[in-house]
Amino acid sequence: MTTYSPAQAAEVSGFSIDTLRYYEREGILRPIARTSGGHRAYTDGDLGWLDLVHCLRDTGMPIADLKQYAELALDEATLAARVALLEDHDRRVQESIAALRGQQEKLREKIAWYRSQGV
Amino acid sequence: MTTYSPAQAAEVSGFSIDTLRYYEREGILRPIARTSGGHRAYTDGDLGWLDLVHCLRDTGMPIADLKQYAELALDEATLAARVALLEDHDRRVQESIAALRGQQEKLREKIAWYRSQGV
DNA sequence: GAAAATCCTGGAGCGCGCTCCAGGTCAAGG
DNA sequence: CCTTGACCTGGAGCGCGCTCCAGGATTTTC
Repeated sequence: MTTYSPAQAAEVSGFSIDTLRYYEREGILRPIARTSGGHRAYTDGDLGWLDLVHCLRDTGMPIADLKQYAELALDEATLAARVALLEDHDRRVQESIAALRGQQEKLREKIAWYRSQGV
Repeated sequence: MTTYSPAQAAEVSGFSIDTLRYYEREGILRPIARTSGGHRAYTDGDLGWLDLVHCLRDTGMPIADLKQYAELALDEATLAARVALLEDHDRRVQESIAALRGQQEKLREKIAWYRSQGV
């Protein structure tokens, strides 16, 4: 089984080593396996999970929510509930995109107005 | 000339009274006119500016940038430069919308994958 | 003209999400 | 071996953007 050093995990996941440790402390990552000497050894499974975490963070999910989601993921039987949460999140993302576009539209109107004032 | 009390300005602008004071301290608002007793009296012009500020904040412009923009706006002769900055910002907004959509797409793929695993 | 509501200032505090540090342990190359 | 670099832990610190507070002045309402 392939494993990854902290530096490699950081490289692949796009999170800093400090952030990876922080996420583990916070319970967003389950405890990472260790070498005999106590160094972390990330698995492909960990990296897959981190990929989802990245996606959720980038779409604005707060750390606290991510933590709850991660706790839910400890129990295999909660798959349906987790999917439902992801779908809720997807709806919020959809809304925030819409809001952003609305504000962008407003911004463009303002720019157009300034332009009409003779730029 | 109509003026507005801090509470009214907050109501209309959608910022809290504390935030309005904070923006003024930071130089994002030019010094607001005062009544004889020292209370602030916001003008329609102030509210118009606040509307643009709201738009810029909602589209992710940092306070520091807003401050620079506001300083530029003190000089009437910089209209063209300001419009250029707004257009730069518009491009960044466009990019962030695209990024958000990309991540949303990825999220949806993950949801679809979970679904295929039997939910 | 008194009571209640609103506002003033300066500065401290806070929630979020990391990021950095000290002081030490572990691992890989020569 | 021994050096060099990566990693460990616990905890402090930070940047952002507000938000709240104390102690006091002003305005509004009745």
